[in-house]
Amino acid sequence: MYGHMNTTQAKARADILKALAHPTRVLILDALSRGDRCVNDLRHLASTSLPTLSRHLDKLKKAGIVTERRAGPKVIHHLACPCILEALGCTVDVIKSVSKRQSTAL
Amino acid sequence: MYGHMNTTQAKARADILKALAHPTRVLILDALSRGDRCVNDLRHLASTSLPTLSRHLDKLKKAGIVTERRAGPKVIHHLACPCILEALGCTVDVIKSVSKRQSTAL
DNA sequence: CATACATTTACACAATTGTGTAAATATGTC
DNA sequence: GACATATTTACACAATTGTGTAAATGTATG
Repeated sequence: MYGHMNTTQAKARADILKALAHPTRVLILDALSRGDRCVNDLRHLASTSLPTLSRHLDKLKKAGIVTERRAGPKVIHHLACPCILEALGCTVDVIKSVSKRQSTAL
Repeated sequence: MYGHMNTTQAKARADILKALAHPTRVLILDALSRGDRCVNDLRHLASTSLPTLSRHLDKLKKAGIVTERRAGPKVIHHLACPCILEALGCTVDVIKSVSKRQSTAL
């Protein structure tokens, strides 16, 4: 189904996954899936400082998952790769699969 | 499209994504997608020691993505959640999306 | 240009993650 | 049980990631 993967490809893919792999960034992506937002709008998403939130957004931007545009003094963030939501949905499948296995285990 | 997510859900999802977010683990999952393997079979996948490889597999097991069974002295690993391959495929979409954007930018 | 608002970056440090070598554990065979 | 093979765990340490406070930067407006 999948051909052999080389080290370079694996690193590139892992870099994308790393960008997703943080609770705050998961929350950010969930929020952005419902509409574009500036940092301040995301302020109450997690109990973190504004600079930290800004750096999380920066990671998502550097990974190419999120893009930004300026609107006056505000910087509006946009989910450039909605396909990311599939990966997020996939994690739910794993969680379900695990709890199913645990309840099946006698 | 997606409802608001709470902190607990976000952490659980991020934990799955963290388990995927390493080049060696991406290579392991790619290999397991083509069939069950013991640690030794995966030895030449990446330039890492056997203990390191074993620990990467352990992470995948703890996340519930991979399961194991014993076959004599060997421990055979199995991709318990093939849906993970969708998440892996999604990373390719991001990479393509980024290079497309870069070539479009004038 | 002084001020206010929005956001990012610098700095210092805590926490987590990844790693190899060596030792320990597990399984089957003689 | 001694031995060979397969795998994991212990230990010590390097590297990366995440964080808040404070300072700096960017943008409009009087």
